[in-house]
Amino acid sequence: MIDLSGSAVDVAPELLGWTLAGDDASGRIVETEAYEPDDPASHSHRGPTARNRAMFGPPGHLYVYRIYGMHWCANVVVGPVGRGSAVLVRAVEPVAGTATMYRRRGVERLDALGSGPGKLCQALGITGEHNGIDLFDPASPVRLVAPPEPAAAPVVSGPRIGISKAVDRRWRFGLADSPHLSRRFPG
DNA sequence: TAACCGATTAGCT
DNA sequence: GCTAATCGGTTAA
Repeated sequence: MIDLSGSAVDVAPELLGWTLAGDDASGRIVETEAYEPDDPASHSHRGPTARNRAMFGPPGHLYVYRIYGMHWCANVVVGPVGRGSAVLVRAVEPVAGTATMYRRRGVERLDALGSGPGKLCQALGITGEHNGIDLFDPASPVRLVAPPEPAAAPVVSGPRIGISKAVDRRWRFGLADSPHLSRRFPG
């Protein structure tokens, strides 16, 4: 069982291979990013606000926020309650309910279903109404499921995407061989 | 109360 | 590679 009480930087690579499951579609996590409270790029950096309050809640819960006025992004809250650490799920590989994912996304390419934080939320039907839910409660509409075995695939890391602060921290992690990454890893 | 701007995506050059 | 779309939370005054 994964230890969600660790730091986001430690947990982010460990979440690779886990399944993010909605009620009618699910995907295997192939890319994540870590966000810490002492991190200028993190929403939790300036303390709790109306938007980020889920980040300061219990680990294993979902933090969903709207970005650029049109997309949703999903995070797994980690660390001790009140710390403000979270792992952004940046890409998933479709596992089940692909027909539903194609319909929600309105695209025809398999690798366009979950290859980005906004894309995977749309494909899995994750929205702001799911903010704060328990990802380990079987009754939740969005859940986190452990892989049968630890991922054997090689993990790569690199700078996080789309941020303007703390750009030097290599807190983006991904399964090197996955065709479902949001972008290629440099190097 | 107003202005700013982003953990993005899609479409076009 | 470049930029429009789009809007509420956050910040500054």
